[in-house]
Amino acid sequence: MQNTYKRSPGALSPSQEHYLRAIWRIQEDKGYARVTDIGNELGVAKAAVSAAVKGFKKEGLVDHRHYEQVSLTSKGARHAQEISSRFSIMQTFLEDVLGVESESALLDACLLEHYVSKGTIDRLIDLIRFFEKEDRKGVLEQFRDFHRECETEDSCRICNFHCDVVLAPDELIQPDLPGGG
Amino acid sequence: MQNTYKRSPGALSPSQEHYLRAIWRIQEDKGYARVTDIGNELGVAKAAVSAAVKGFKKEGLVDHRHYEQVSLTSKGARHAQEISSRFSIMQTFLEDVLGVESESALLDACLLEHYVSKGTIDRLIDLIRFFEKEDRKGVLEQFRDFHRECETEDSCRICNFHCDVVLAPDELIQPDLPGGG
DNA sequence: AGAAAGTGTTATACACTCTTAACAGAGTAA
DNA sequence: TTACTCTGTTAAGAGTGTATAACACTTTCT
Repeated sequence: MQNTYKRSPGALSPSQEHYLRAIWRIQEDKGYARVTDIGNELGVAKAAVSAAVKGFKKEGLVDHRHYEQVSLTSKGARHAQEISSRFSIMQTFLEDVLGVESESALLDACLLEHYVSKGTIDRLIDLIRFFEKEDRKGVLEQFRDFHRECETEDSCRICNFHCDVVLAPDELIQPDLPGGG
Repeated sequence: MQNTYKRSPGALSPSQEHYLRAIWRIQEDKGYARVTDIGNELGVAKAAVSAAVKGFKKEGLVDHRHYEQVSLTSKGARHAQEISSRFSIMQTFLEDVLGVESESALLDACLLEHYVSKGTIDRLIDLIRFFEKEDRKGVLEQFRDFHRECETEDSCRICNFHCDVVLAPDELIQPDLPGGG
């Protein structure tokens, strides 16, 4: 029933989205990006950046001449902007609605951003806005209390249906397998 | 600042998680899984399954002898169970809280399940439970109304801060690039 | 100009996941 | 037993994304 993920042809890969977002961010900072900047930002080797940029150029997402700086075309910029806002919506949702701690929210958003559909993003925005309204702040407060309550219960009485399975030993979340071959 | 995702050594890859979840599901149905069943379930060739199973065997996640059926070890079953519940929590959240249409929720959950951290899952469970409580049903109803309202507005007055960017032309979501080479 | 340092590219290799095609084992029907 | 069919494995190769190392270009310093 649930098939393995197959990106629609022409869509950007998660890796490519990261590159574009990095270029966008650097460009915002200093007007243009260099291969080294991008590599540092993402923690990958220059060679990898070089290869990625080559692909982007072919797709018309960046302007780039050999040994020179990289800059987004308007098409590239539109993509980058879209990716960036998907990211920041995810981050805002995690932090402001769910109450996930800031650093975790950032990391999670960075992983999740690539896989959220338009429809879901749409609804996440609404949920953020919904809770942002003055008369709803109380509800969000209630949720925070609810969460704390649930968290401090040893037996997790409130939500034990799922907790049995999910909040089980840590080993389940960070499996103790030796490196994958 | 945000680095490319690097799976912690020994953690399962999204692909592996899909295999384990498939085996789990098939095993639940008929007691054991065969390579062909798994391939059909995930829409991949038998050869790919065979290779994956080999890896799982090496890690002690499945029992399997040449040309025979595959079954999860207790360690494999624990992993599979954890993955399955992560999946179903994601799905429940998307469908029951956000109100994403059932089929989309399933697809999204299938992609997102691999990247949600324990802490976030924890909070998603709480949010689901929170809205499940009788005295909170009204709030969820309000959210549904809020969403519909927002959706039908041409100018998206309520949430125009993000909508400018995110609910822009479809091209941004399904880029019109020629196939990636 | 010449040397040194910094930046970008290419070549090569590896890991992972998948495909197709050919082959091997097991079960079944004649 | 033989032949057919189903199931599983192996081999070879493609695509993506990465790394390291060597090389090319550019800039800066003297």
